[in-house]
Amino acid sequence: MSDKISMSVIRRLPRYYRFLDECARTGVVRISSRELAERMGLTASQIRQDLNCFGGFGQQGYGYNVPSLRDEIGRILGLDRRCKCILFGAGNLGRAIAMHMDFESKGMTLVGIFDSKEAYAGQLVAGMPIRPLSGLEDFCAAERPDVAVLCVPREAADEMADTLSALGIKGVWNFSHSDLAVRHPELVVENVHLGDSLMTLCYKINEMSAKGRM
Amino acid sequence: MSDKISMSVIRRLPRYYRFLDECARTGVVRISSRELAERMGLTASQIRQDLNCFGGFGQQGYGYNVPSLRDEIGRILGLDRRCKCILFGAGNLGRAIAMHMDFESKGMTLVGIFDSKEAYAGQLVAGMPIRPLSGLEDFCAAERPDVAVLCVPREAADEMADTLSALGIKGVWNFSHSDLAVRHPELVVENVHLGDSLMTLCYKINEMSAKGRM
DNA sequence: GAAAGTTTGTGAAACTGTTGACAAACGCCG
DNA sequence: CGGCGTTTGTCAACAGTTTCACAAACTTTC
Repeated sequence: MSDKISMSVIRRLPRYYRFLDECARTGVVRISSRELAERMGLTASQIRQDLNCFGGFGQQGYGYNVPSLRDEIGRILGLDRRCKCILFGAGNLGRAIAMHMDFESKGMTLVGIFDSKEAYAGQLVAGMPIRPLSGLEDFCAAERPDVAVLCVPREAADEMADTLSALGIKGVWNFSHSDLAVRHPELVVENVHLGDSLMTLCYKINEMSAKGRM
Repeated sequence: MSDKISMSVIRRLPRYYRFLDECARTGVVRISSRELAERMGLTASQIRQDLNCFGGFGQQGYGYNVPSLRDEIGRILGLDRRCKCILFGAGNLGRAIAMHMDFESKGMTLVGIFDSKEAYAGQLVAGMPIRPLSGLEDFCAAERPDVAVLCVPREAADEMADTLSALGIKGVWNFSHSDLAVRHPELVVENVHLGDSLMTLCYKINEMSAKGRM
């Protein structure tokens, strides 16, 4: 059990969680690090090392209990606490995320959707009315959200970040092309740069083709 | 200049590219690794190290030429080649990606949208008709797409992977919850697990709050 | 209930990635 | 056109991550 957990370990936890949840659903109650490793394409060593950062959840000669390990990882990630989110930007992406993403199973609750476009105001998305930005301050005073989901253009995101921290927002799930973390060290930022991911795929494809030609 | 480039380097390239493109747009023609580092929240050393994997693009006493460095990185990523994509799943997320994502600027061209739901067939998304799966084989024979974007449920993704490689697909941009890479080593897979990203944010928020209480 | 077979937890070794330091090369100014 | 200041490319040191190896602890079987 270590005191300082590295981000590389944390980033693997959601995948373990997903996998164990899937196993638990299909009735598996027991799994060894070796089997888990095989099925996830990792080494058994790494899994044991990762889990041991948080304590000994396994038992020698037996392995790990699937549902209880899943729940432990869920607790480590904080999925059992509730954290309130508000979403900005009710364009295609914002709507898709509001409707598609299961916030509840990830420790979050979506409590409001905002868009600067007045024409959207009142439209229902995921059973929630789109609100105009004019109501943001009062809303935050009443609901005290912790996290903002940013599905807005870069310029809007840059402007918004100051407002958000002033309103008590602690974290941002950032889909905008802005690199918020550099100018806002006070915010916890998790970036999702889909464009970067697509460019990386482009590289991998071309690299593979290049190998094929050699 | 090295022979084997690591993924950590590759994953930073799209961000350099975005940043340099932004600079170029605002008329900046010259930048030093020190300034780039400051503005991107990295070390100058890392930037120089990264770029030197591919060759000496800079000049001592001067720095880097912004547009030409951007173009070099674009070439390394393969953004100048065209790679054909087909998208599966015209639900909220699939539509958002089809409409929202600028494939062209990332070395890709979206050439077709498919959905198993017959009722969708013919609807226009991003100026393209949604096609039924029955037409997939003929379509691939004619268009020869390289990459599939998977915005379908896990079960559908699992089933689909075999079909796809049989039809000549080399890479997958995977938004489904399936971990395709393990069972399909012949495919180049780039995963986007939004749920994992949200869980990671949940952890960071809770960790920060915990620190605050100490 | 003891022996055989598993499997964890863990410290150390090997590997990978990042940062620091500096010589060599170049731009800029007088 | 020569000297000064700047900045790269690069090698070496450092830090972090992953893998290996094995004793200790448990389960299972007979």
